[in-house]
Amino acid sequence: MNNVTCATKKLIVLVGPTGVGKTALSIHLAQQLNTCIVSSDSRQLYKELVIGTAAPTLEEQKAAPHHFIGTLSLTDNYSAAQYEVDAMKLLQKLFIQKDYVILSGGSMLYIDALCNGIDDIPSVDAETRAHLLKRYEKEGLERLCDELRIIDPDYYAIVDQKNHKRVIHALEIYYITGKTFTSFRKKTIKQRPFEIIKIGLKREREELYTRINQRVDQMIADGLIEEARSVFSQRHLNSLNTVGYKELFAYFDGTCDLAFAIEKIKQHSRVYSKKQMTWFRKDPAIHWFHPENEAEIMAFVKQQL
RNA sequence: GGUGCCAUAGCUCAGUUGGUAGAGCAUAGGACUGAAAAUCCUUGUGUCCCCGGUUCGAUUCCUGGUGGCACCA
Repeated sequence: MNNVTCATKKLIVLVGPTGVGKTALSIHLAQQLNTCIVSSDSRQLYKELVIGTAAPTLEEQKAAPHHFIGTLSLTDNYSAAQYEVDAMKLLQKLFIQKDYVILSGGSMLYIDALCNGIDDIPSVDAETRAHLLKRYEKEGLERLCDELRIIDPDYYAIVDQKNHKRVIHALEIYYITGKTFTSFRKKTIKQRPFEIIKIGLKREREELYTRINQRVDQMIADGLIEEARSVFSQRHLNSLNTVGYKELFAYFDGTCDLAFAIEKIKQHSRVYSKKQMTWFRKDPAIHWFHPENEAEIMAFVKQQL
Protein backbone atom coordinates (compact mmCIF):
# COMPACT_ATOMS: atom_id res chain seq x y z
CA MET A 1 0.00 0.00 0.00
CA ASN A 2 1.55 3.30 -0.86
CA ASN A 3 1.50 6.15 1.57
CA VAL A 4 0.18 8.78 -0.79
CA THR A 5 -2.97 6.93 -1.67
CA CYS A 6 -3.49 5.83 1.90
CA ALA A 7 -3.13 9.19 3.58
CA THR A 8 -6.87 9.67 3.47
CA LYS A 9 -7.81 6.16 4.51
CA LYS A 10 -9.41 5.78 7.91
CA LEU A 11 -10.06 2.84 10.18
CA ILE A 12 -12.90 3.50 12.59
CA VAL A 13 -12.29 1.27 15.58
CA LEU A 14 -15.35 0.47 17.67
CA VAL A 15 -14.51 -0.97 21.09
CA GLY A 16 -16.40 -1.68 24.30
CA PRO A 17 -17.32 -4.47 26.68
CA THR A 18 -19.31 -7.51 25.67
CA GLY A 19 -23.02 -6.81 25.40
CA VAL A 20 -22.68 -3.03 25.16
CA GLY A 21 -24.12 -2.88 21.63
CA LYS A 22 -21.18 -2.86 19.24
CA THR A 23 -22.78 -5.04 16.56
CA ALA A 24 -25.90 -2.92 16.11
CA LEU A 25 -24.02 0.35 16.05
CA SER A 26 -21.33 -0.94 13.70
CA ILE A 27 -23.99 -1.94 11.18
CA HIS A 28 -25.63 1.47 11.30
CA LEU A 29 -22.26 3.13 10.88
CA ALA A 30 -21.36 0.87 7.98
CA GLN A 31 -24.64 1.67 6.24
CA GLN A 32 -24.15 5.39 6.70
CA LEU A 33 -20.60 5.27 5.39
CA ASN A 34 -21.36 2.68 2.76
CA THR A 35 -18.58 0.43 3.96
CA CYS A 36 -17.95 -2.92 5.62
CA ILE A 37 -17.07 -4.23 9.05
CA VAL A 38 -13.95 -6.11 10.09
CA SER A 39 -14.46 -8.11 13.27
CA SER A 40 -11.86 -8.04 16.03
CA ASP A 41 -13.40 -10.81 18.08
CA SER A 42 -11.23 -13.81 18.89
CA ARG A 43 -14.18 -16.16 19.29
CA GLN A 44 -16.57 -15.08 16.54
CA LEU A 45 -13.79 -16.24 14.21
CA TYR A 46 -14.87 -19.84 14.74
CA LYS A 47 -17.65 -21.03 12.49
CA GLU A 48 -18.86 -23.51 15.09
CA LEU A 49 -19.41 -20.78 17.70
CA VAL A 50 -22.36 -18.68 16.64
CA ILE A 51 -24.97 -18.37 19.36
CA GLY A 52 -22.60 -18.34 22.33
CA THR A 53 -20.39 -15.61 20.87
CA ALA A 54 -23.32 -13.44 19.79
CA ALA A 55 -21.88 -13.42 16.29
CA PRO A 56 -23.70 -11.21 13.78
CA THR A 57 -26.63 -13.10 12.28
CA LEU A 58 -26.95 -13.75 8.55
CA GLU A 59 -29.46 -10.95 8.43
CA GLU A 60 -27.05 -8.58 10.12
CA GLN A 61 -24.31 -9.69 7.77
CA LYS A 62 -26.61 -8.91 4.88
CA ALA A 63 -27.26 -5.44 6.27
CA ALA A 64 -23.52 -4.77 6.18
CA PRO A 65 -20.71 -6.99 4.90
CA HIS A 66 -18.64 -8.54 7.70
CA HIS A 67 -15.15 -10.01 7.65
CA PHE A 68 -13.55 -12.51 10.03
CA ILE A 69 -16.85 -13.99 11.18
CA GLY A 70 -16.85 -17.79 11.10
CA THR A 71 -13.68 -18.01 9.04
CA LEU A 72 -11.89 -20.52 11.27
CA SER A 73 -12.55 -23.99 12.53
CA LEU A 74 -12.15 -24.87 16.21
CA THR A 75 -9.12 -27.01 15.42
CA ASP A 76 -7.25 -24.15 13.72
CA ASN A 77 -4.40 -22.64 15.69
CA TYR A 78 -4.65 -18.90 15.76
CA SER A 79 -3.11 -15.95 17.56
CA ALA A 80 -3.14 -12.20 17.87
CA ALA A 81 -0.04 -12.08 15.67
CA GLN A 82 -1.73 -14.06 12.93
CA TYR A 83 -4.70 -11.76 13.25
CA GLU A 84 -2.45 -8.77 12.69
CA VAL A 85 -1.13 -10.30 9.48
CA ASP A 86 -4.56 -11.33 8.22
CA ALA A 87 -6.23 -8.06 9.13
CA MET A 88 -3.51 -5.92 7.57
CA LYS A 89 -3.75 -7.94 4.38
CA LEU A 90 -7.50 -7.57 4.31
CA LEU A 91 -7.42 -3.84 5.00
CA GLN A 92 -4.94 -3.30 2.22
CA LYS A 93 -7.47 -4.85 -0.12
CA LEU A 94 -10.48 -3.07 1.30
CA PHE A 95 -8.86 0.35 1.21
CA ILE A 96 -8.48 0.08 -2.55
CA GLN A 97 -12.25 0.50 -2.82
CA LYS A 98 -13.14 2.19 0.45
CA ASP A 99 -11.95 5.30 2.20
CA TYR A 100 -13.33 4.12 5.54
CA VAL A 101 -13.51 0.72 7.14
CA ILE A 102 -15.02 -0.15 10.51
CA LEU A 103 -13.27 -2.42 12.98
CA SER A 104 -15.62 -3.75 15.63
CA GLY A 105 -14.98 -6.20 18.43
CA GLY A 106 -13.88 -6.66 21.99
CA SER A 107 -10.69 -8.72 21.88
CA MET A 108 -8.27 -6.26 23.38
CA LEU A 109 -5.05 -7.90 22.31
CA TYR A 110 -6.27 -8.40 18.74
CA ILE A 111 -7.24 -4.74 18.47
CA ASP A 112 -3.89 -3.75 19.90
CA ALA A 113 -2.04 -6.04 17.48
CA LEU A 114 -3.77 -4.41 14.55
CA CYS A 115 -3.57 -0.79 15.72
CA ASN A 116 -0.07 -0.80 17.21
CA GLY A 117 1.50 -3.94 15.82
CA ILE A 118 2.96 -6.87 17.66
CA ASP A 119 6.62 -7.86 17.71
CA ASP A 120 7.96 -10.36 15.26
CA ILE A 121 8.39 -13.43 17.44
CA PRO A 122 8.54 -16.97 16.01
CA SER A 123 5.48 -19.15 16.41
CA VAL A 124 5.64 -21.99 18.86
CA ASP A 125 5.23 -25.48 17.44
CA ALA A 126 2.87 -27.91 19.13
CA GLU A 127 5.68 -30.21 20.21
CA THR A 128 7.63 -27.56 22.08
CA ARG A 129 4.48 -26.34 23.77
CA ALA A 130 3.48 -29.83 24.85
CA HIS A 131 6.96 -30.47 26.16
CA LEU A 132 7.01 -27.29 28.27
CA LEU A 133 3.50 -27.94 29.54
CA LYS A 134 4.53 -31.38 30.65
CA ARG A 135 7.54 -29.97 32.46
CA TYR A 136 5.32 -27.36 34.10
CA GLU A 137 3.04 -30.09 35.41
CA LYS A 138 5.89 -32.31 36.55
CA GLU A 139 8.43 -29.84 37.87
CA GLY A 140 6.23 -26.92 38.79
CA LEU A 141 6.30 -23.24 37.99
CA GLU A 142 9.18 -22.40 40.32
CA ARG A 143 11.60 -24.65 38.51
CA LEU A 144 10.69 -23.03 35.19
CA CYS A 145 11.09 -19.59 36.75
CA ASP A 146 14.55 -20.55 38.02
CA GLU A 147 15.49 -21.60 34.54
CA LEU A 148 14.18 -18.38 33.03
CA ARG A 149 16.20 -16.38 35.55
CA ILE A 150 19.38 -17.94 34.22
CA ILE A 151 18.45 -17.85 30.53
CA ASP A 152 16.81 -14.43 30.34
CA PRO A 153 17.31 -12.39 33.54
CA ASP A 154 15.87 -9.25 31.94
CA TYR A 155 12.54 -10.85 31.22
CA TYR A 156 12.59 -12.71 34.51
CA ALA A 157 12.78 -9.36 36.27
CA ILE A 158 9.56 -8.07 34.71
CA VAL A 159 7.52 -11.18 33.95
CA ASP A 160 4.54 -12.10 36.09
CA GLN A 161 6.22 -15.06 37.78
CA LYS A 162 2.92 -16.49 38.95
CA ASN A 163 1.55 -16.62 35.43
CA HIS A 164 2.68 -19.91 33.95
CA LYS A 165 1.67 -18.97 30.40
CA ARG A 166 4.07 -16.04 30.35
CA VAL A 167 6.95 -17.98 31.86
CA ILE A 168 6.39 -20.96 29.59
CA HIS A 169 6.21 -18.81 26.49
CA ALA A 170 9.54 -17.13 27.18
CA LEU A 171 11.15 -20.55 27.59
CA GLU A 172 9.49 -21.87 24.45
CA ILE A 173 10.96 -19.05 22.41
CA TYR A 174 14.40 -19.72 23.85
CA TYR A 175 14.23 -23.42 23.04
CA ILE A 176 13.03 -22.81 19.50
CA THR A 177 15.45 -20.04 18.56
CA GLY A 178 18.30 -20.24 21.03
CA LYS A 179 17.72 -16.54 21.63
CA THR A 180 16.07 -14.87 24.60
CA PHE A 181 12.50 -13.69 24.60
CA THR A 182 13.85 -10.25 25.50
CA SER A 183 15.77 -10.10 22.23
CA PHE A 184 12.50 -10.35 20.31
CA ARG A 185 10.41 -8.21 22.59
CA LYS A 186 10.95 -4.71 21.23
CA LYS A 187 7.49 -3.33 21.88
CA THR A 188 7.91 -0.85 19.06
CA ILE A 189 4.73 0.71 17.81
CA LYS A 190 4.23 0.16 14.11
CA GLN A 191 3.09 3.05 11.95
CA ARG A 192 0.01 2.20 9.95
CA PRO A 193 -0.65 3.57 6.47
CA PHE A 194 -4.12 4.68 7.54
CA GLU A 195 -5.58 6.83 10.26
CA ILE A 196 -7.12 5.19 13.30
CA ILE A 197 -10.14 6.70 15.01
CA LYS A 198 -11.14 4.95 18.21
CA ILE A 199 -14.69 5.07 19.53
CA GLY A 200 -15.51 3.45 22.85
CA LEU A 201 -19.01 2.37 23.84
CA LYS A 202 -19.91 2.55 27.48
CA ARG A 203 -22.97 2.01 29.64
CA GLU A 204 -23.64 2.30 33.36
CA ARG A 205 -22.56 -0.91 35.02
CA GLU A 206 -26.05 -1.89 36.16
CA GLU A 207 -27.40 -1.29 32.68
CA LEU A 208 -24.64 -3.33 31.08
CA TYR A 209 -25.04 -6.21 33.53
CA THR A 210 -28.79 -6.33 32.92
CA ARG A 211 -28.17 -6.51 29.18
CA ILE A 212 -25.57 -9.25 29.60
CA ASN A 213 -27.89 -11.33 31.78
CA GLN A 214 -30.77 -10.95 29.35
CA ARG A 215 -28.57 -11.78 26.41
CA VAL A 216 -27.46 -15.04 28.02
CA ASP A 217 -31.10 -16.03 28.58
CA GLN A 218 -31.74 -15.23 24.91
CA MET A 219 -28.77 -17.39 23.85
CA ILE A 220 -30.23 -20.31 25.78
CA ALA A 221 -33.59 -19.72 24.11
CA ASP A 222 -31.83 -19.59 20.73
CA GLY A 223 -30.25 -23.00 21.21
CA LEU A 224 -26.91 -22.46 22.93
CA ILE A 225 -27.21 -25.79 24.76
CA GLU A 226 -27.46 -27.68 21.48
CA GLU A 227 -24.60 -25.66 19.99
CA ALA A 228 -22.39 -26.46 22.98
CA ARG A 229 -23.38 -30.12 22.86
CA SER A 230 -22.38 -30.32 19.21
CA VAL A 231 -18.79 -29.32 20.07
CA PHE A 232 -18.61 -31.09 23.43
CA SER A 233 -16.36 -33.83 22.08
CA GLN A 234 -13.72 -31.19 21.22
CA ARG A 235 -13.83 -29.56 24.61
CA HIS A 236 -10.07 -29.84 25.16
CA LEU A 237 -9.38 -27.35 22.35
CA ASN A 238 -8.24 -23.91 23.38
CA SER A 239 -10.90 -22.35 21.17
CA LEU A 240 -13.50 -23.90 23.45
CA ASN A 241 -12.00 -22.45 26.59
CA THR A 242 -14.70 -19.85 26.13
CA VAL A 243 -17.42 -18.32 28.25
CA GLY A 244 -20.76 -19.83 27.35
CA TYR A 245 -19.33 -23.22 26.48
CA LYS A 246 -17.09 -24.32 29.32
CA GLU A 247 -19.92 -23.79 31.82
CA LEU A 248 -22.29 -25.95 29.78
CA PHE A 249 -19.63 -28.63 29.50
CA ALA A 250 -19.69 -28.86 33.29
CA TYR A 251 -23.46 -29.34 33.08
CA PHE A 252 -23.03 -32.09 30.46
CA ASP A 253 -20.53 -33.72 32.81
CA GLY A 254 -23.12 -33.72 35.55
CA THR A 255 -20.95 -31.51 37.78
CA CYS A 256 -23.72 -28.93 38.11
CA ASP A 257 -27.32 -28.39 37.08
CA LEU A 258 -28.42 -26.28 34.15
CA ALA A 259 -29.58 -23.30 36.21
CA PHE A 260 -26.16 -23.14 37.87
CA ALA A 261 -24.36 -23.34 34.53
CA ILE A 262 -26.46 -20.50 33.13
CA GLU A 263 -25.81 -18.37 36.20
CA LYS A 264 -22.07 -19.01 35.75
CA ILE A 265 -22.22 -17.95 32.09
CA LYS A 266 -23.78 -14.67 33.19
CA GLN A 267 -21.24 -14.22 35.96
CA HIS A 268 -18.26 -14.96 33.73
CA SER A 269 -19.59 -12.67 31.00
CA ARG A 270 -19.81 -9.87 33.56
CA VAL A 271 -16.27 -10.57 34.71
CA TYR A 272 -15.09 -10.49 31.11
CA SER A 273 -16.81 -7.16 30.49
CA LYS A 274 -15.03 -5.76 33.53
CA LYS A 275 -11.66 -6.94 32.22
CA GLN A 276 -12.37 -5.33 28.89
CA MET A 277 -13.24 -2.01 30.54
CA THR A 278 -10.05 -2.14 32.62
CA TRP A 279 -8.04 -2.52 29.43
CA PHE A 280 -9.88 0.07 27.34
CA ARG A 281 -9.95 2.65 30.14
CA LYS A 282 -6.22 3.18 29.93
CA ASP A 283 -6.23 3.98 26.20
CA PRO A 284 -6.36 7.79 25.97
CA ALA A 285 -7.06 7.67 22.23
CA ILE A 286 -10.59 6.35 22.78
CA HIS A 287 -13.51 8.76 22.45
CA TRP A 288 -16.32 7.51 24.67
CA PHE A 289 -20.05 7.50 23.90
CA HIS A 290 -23.25 5.86 25.06
CA PRO A 291 -24.21 3.49 22.24
CA GLU A 292 -27.72 4.87 22.04
CA ASN A 293 -26.48 8.37 21.24
CA GLU A 294 -26.17 7.43 17.61
CA ALA A 295 -26.68 10.94 16.28
CA GLU A 296 -23.87 12.21 18.46
CA ILE A 297 -21.57 9.37 17.42
CA MET A 298 -22.39 9.91 13.76
CA ALA A 299 -21.68 13.62 14.04
CA PHE A 300 -18.35 12.87 15.70
CA VAL A 301 -17.37 10.36 13.03
CA LYS A 302 -18.29 12.70 10.16
CA GLN A 303 -16.27 15.44 11.76
CA GLN A 304 -13.26 13.12 11.79
CA LEU A 305 -13.55 12.10 8.14
C1' G B 1 -44.43 -41.10 63.05
C1' G B 2 -39.15 -43.45 64.16
C1' U B 3 -33.87 -43.21 63.45
C1' G B 4 -29.55 -40.94 61.59
C1' C B 5 -26.96 -36.84 59.37
C1' C B 6 -26.65 -31.62 58.41
C1' A B 7 -27.38 -26.02 59.63
C1' U B 8 -20.48 -21.38 59.45
C1' A B 9 -19.07 -15.25 54.26
C1' G B 10 -23.53 -13.61 48.49
C1' C B 11 -22.73 -19.31 46.85
C1' U B 12 -20.22 -24.27 47.77
C1' C B 13 -17.93 -25.91 51.92
C1' A B 14 -13.48 -26.55 55.59
C1' G B 15 -12.42 -25.74 60.76
C1' U B 16 -12.22 -24.61 65.98
C1' U B 17 -9.40 -31.64 71.17
C1' G B 18 -14.12 -25.09 74.30
C1' G B 19 -10.33 -19.09 73.99
C1' U B 20 -15.71 -15.53 68.71
C1' A B 21 -13.07 -18.56 62.20
C1' G B 22 -10.88 -19.68 56.72
C1' A B 23 -10.61 -21.66 51.47
C1' G B 24 -12.51 -21.72 46.39
C1' C B 25 -15.95 -19.05 43.55
C1' A B 26 -18.59 -14.36 43.51
C1' U B 27 -17.86 -8.81 44.50
C1' A B 28 -14.40 -4.59 43.83
C1' G B 29 -9.67 -3.01 41.76
C1' G B 30 -5.41 -4.19 38.66
C1' A B 31 -1.79 -6.60 35.10
C1' C B 32 -1.37 -8.06 30.09
C1' U B 33 3.06 -8.90 22.96
C1' G B 34 1.85 -15.69 19.17
C1' A B 35 -3.39 -19.81 24.21
C1' A B 36 -6.18 -13.29 25.22
C1' A B 37 -13.89 -14.76 26.09
C1' A B 38 -7.08 -17.12 27.84
C1' U B 39 -3.82 -16.53 32.06
C1' C B 40 -2.28 -14.02 36.50
C1' C B 41 -2.22 -10.50 41.02
C1' U B 42 -4.67 -7.72 45.19
C1' U B 43 -9.29 -7.58 47.92
C1' G B 44 -12.62 -12.02 53.29
C1' U B 45 -16.33 -9.22 60.44
C1' G B 46 -19.71 -13.26 59.25
C1' U B 47 -26.35 -12.81 64.79
C1' C B 48 -20.69 -19.71 63.05
C1' C B 49 -29.93 -21.49 62.73
C1' C B 50 -32.85 -20.15 67.58
C1' C B 51 -33.98 -20.66 73.17
C1' G B 52 -31.83 -22.54 77.41
C1' G B 53 -27.88 -25.43 80.21
C1' U B 54 -22.67 -26.74 81.67
C1' U B 55 -18.22 -23.46 81.88
C1' C B 56 -14.07 -18.10 83.82
C1' G B 57 -15.38 -18.47 78.57
C1' A B 58 -19.80 -21.99 73.81
C1' U B 59 -19.82 -21.21 67.01
C1' U B 60 -17.57 -25.87 69.22
C1' C B 61 -20.21 -30.00 74.57
C1' C B 62 -25.56 -31.06 76.48
C1' U B 63 -31.42 -30.49 76.52
C1' G B 64 -35.24 -28.60 73.61
C1' G B 65 -36.99 -26.11 69.15
C1' U B 66 -37.01 -24.81 63.85
C1' G B 67 -35.55 -25.94 58.83
C1' G B 68 -33.25 -29.38 55.22
C1' C B 69 -31.57 -34.27 53.57
C1' A B 70 -31.40 -39.68 53.89
C1' C B 71 -33.16 -44.30 55.47
C1' C B 72 -37.07 -47.13 58.00
C1' A B 73 -42.33 -47.48 58.81
